[in-house]
Amino acid sequence: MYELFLQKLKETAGFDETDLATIKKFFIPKKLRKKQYLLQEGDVCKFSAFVEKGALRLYSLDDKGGEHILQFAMEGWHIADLYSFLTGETSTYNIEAMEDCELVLITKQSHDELLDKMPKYERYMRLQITNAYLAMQRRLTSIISMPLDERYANLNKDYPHIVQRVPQHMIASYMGLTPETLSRVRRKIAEAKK
Amino acid sequence: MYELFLQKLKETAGFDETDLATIKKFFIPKKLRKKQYLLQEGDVCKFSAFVEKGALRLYSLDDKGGEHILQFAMEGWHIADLYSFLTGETSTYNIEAMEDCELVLITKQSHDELLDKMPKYERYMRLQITNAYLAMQRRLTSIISMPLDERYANLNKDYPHIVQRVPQHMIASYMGLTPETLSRVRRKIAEAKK
DNA sequence: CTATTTCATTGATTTAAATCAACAGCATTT
DNA sequence: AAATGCTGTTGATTTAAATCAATGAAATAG
Repeated sequence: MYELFLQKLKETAGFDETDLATIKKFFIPKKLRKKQYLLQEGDVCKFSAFVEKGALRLYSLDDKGGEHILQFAMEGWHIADLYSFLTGETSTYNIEAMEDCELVLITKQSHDELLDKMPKYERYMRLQITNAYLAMQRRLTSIISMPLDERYANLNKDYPHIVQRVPQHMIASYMGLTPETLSRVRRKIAEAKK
Repeated sequence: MYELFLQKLKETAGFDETDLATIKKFFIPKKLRKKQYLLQEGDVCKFSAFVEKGALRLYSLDDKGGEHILQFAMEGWHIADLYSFLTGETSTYNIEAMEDCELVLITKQSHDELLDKMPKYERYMRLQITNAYLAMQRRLTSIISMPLDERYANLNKDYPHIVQRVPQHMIASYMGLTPETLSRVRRKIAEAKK
């Protein structure tokens, strides 16, 4: 239930067996069925989750009930409403399992304790957030500066596993488009290729 | 020339006078005149900069020569093409002084050395990147889920000093809009208010 | 196995934003 | 003071995407 996470700690921040034994105590295993929520709008985000298995999405709802997907998380990724998690303010997001999931959770209190007592954990977290930042920056760049077809092509190049695994209307939502528009973009690309 | 940076290190990560004396050696003061570049497309981003004074922008150019502003940086902020800085790959961005600037720079080598030798520096960096991540997430959320007028209103709320200090066509670029469209959005908001 | 959601595509129409073009106000330079 | 460049606005037109509506295919539940 912890394999992937422990392996990643080893690879990314040089955790040894003693470190792993220590850190394991702070994480809580949790299973989630498809369509269950890890977080609902209006609640405080009490946990940060590492995905051992499955896939989730973080999204907000607009006044008309439209979904806007801000993030996907698959195996090996962390997911939380980081702002709510860190500040304790209520969240405006939802986190929902798109498939049956196995997660390991940590509370804010444990997280803070580890940051203080375990420099390797702080290093791991710094590297994680840096990668998340760089990934989001790429996404933002493509949104403000590239035509739609290129944006979709890039998404396919950077995250083929996501595009394959997730329904298209969710990809559309992630790109800030309607499903119809994405469908037409795909048709255009397919035609151009031939 | 280092005042603001040192003060921020103290406040954010608990640096004491000894720490400050140590860290000062690693940073290089640098002045930049308006319109000078800290980084040009095709070069490697050799420095990460802290802004003591002035204002800069990080932007990319599309095939038609259109500018797309990914980030502003004013006093108290860091700026770099982080990806290029960390990986050593050539950058696709430009960083230009919008006003005369005073910066303090650090090289990748010094940055790595500090991360290894000075836990407080790593803490400071983790907190900085976390804040940058949260800010970008807010921006991305507003892009994919809010109508234009709300997006502009939010920008005004979150960063009034930027909106006031920077020419409107650059705000438009930052929002991914043409200057004409932003002008019309502003007119609409002004009319609605009355 | 059948019923029912969920999902993707396509067409017609409306709406929003980009583009093209002109102009006026400032600031800076010389 | 004349000239130049930068800036923001407005109008007319084109273009891109959203919306509205219908359909068919695939997946899932009963």
